[in-house]
Amino acid sequence: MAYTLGIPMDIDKGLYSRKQQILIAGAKLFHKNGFKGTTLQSIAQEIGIEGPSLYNHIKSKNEILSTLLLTNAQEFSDRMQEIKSSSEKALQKLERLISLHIELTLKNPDAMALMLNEWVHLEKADRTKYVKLRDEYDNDFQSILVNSIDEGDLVETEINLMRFMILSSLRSLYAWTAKYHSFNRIELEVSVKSLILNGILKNKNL
Amino acid sequence: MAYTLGIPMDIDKGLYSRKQQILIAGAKLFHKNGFKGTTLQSIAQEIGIEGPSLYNHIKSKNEILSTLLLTNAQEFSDRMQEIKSSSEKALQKLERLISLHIELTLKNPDAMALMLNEWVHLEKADRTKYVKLRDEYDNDFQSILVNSIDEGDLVETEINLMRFMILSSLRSLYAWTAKYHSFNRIELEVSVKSLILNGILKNKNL
DNA sequence: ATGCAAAACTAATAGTCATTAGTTTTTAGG
DNA sequence: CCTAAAAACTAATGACTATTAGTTTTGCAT
Repeated sequence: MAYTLGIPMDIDKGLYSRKQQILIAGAKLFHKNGFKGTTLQSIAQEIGIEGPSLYNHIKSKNEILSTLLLTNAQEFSDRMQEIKSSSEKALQKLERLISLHIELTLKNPDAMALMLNEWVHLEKADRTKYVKLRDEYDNDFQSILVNSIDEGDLVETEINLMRFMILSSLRSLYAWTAKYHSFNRIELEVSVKSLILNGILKNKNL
Repeated sequence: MAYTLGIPMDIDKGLYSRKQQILIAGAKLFHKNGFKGTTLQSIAQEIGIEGPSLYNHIKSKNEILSTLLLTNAQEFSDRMQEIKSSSEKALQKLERLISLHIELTLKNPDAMALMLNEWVHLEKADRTKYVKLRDEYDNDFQSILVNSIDEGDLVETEINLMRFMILSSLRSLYAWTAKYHSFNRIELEVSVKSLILNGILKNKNL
């Protein structure tokens, strides 16, 4: 069974389930207008039904946001575990993490946009869960950077700043892909890795 | 006369004017809860008055956001003009731009956060103005990168991606400074410039 | 002191939604 | 076909909140 956004897709008909349509429309509109700036009526309209009809498929407006954010945060977390536990050099793990961000960004740009800001509108329990997943991810990311420094591959800069700048770039990529969809994934990976690893200077002063 | 957020400060008393207090509180709460997630009552409470009393100082809730965003966008624009018209090498201009972002981020982290997302809640005329300032800034930024490539100082990557990744990092710095305020401006400038210019690899393959 | 303008307060108003209730239509299996 | 469940619709409800109206308080200039 194929999954997207944590919801099964009805393969036989090649169609998205109603619930999935709601999640896709919700992600699009939350991204465009913000969670609080989006009405259920507008989400319903996007998929051709009336506002209250949504309640045949969802429990609340908040559930839409929560599903989008937690599903994706969980996927980042799961993939991080997989990468962490591999036996590669830390530098290779870092490259795989960059690829991961690009992969998920291309698959789901709207949800990536939400992950930056709209989590503040989650209800307490969900927000706690989300922030925990994110903090753990960031910690794991940083550990990999530290290992790579110890292995002699990365420069010794203030480690929090290094992590912060890398993740900021990667987490903003959704805005890039929205404008320049001509790029294919491989090209993008090569360019992004080079910019992060080598910087932009042509002649390094060694 | 000293200005902050475009509003004069009453130097004699060493106090912020009521309007300035409102802007500062608004920036803080818009950052924390989003524009739509912030009530006028909560802004008023932050400075110790009742919600409707705000209207002795402002025209509308939207005016608060608009002032914050346009004042800061204008400052970026003005400072860009100054840097553009200097006679330095493009690479030096780029370094000055990095310093500019750091300076304004440290001065006004909440407003920087708003500039990323909350502009979608501006009313049409203001939104148009804001987006124009921002697009012009981005274009100018990119021109400087192009010049620097032409001058042989920067690598030839996809130029839009290069600009995009640099600006993403710089525009997210507000989140860094909120957590690690121990860093002083100079240290931060040195580290950020090095990460952008040289990347994170220790041994470059030339 | 005193009076006026600025600034604050309390009490309405009015619009906007999320959500619920109650009903009708659609759909799929027998 | 027929029927029961799923899914849609229309019409409330009830909270919330920006903004306005009208009144009182504050603080400064004379």
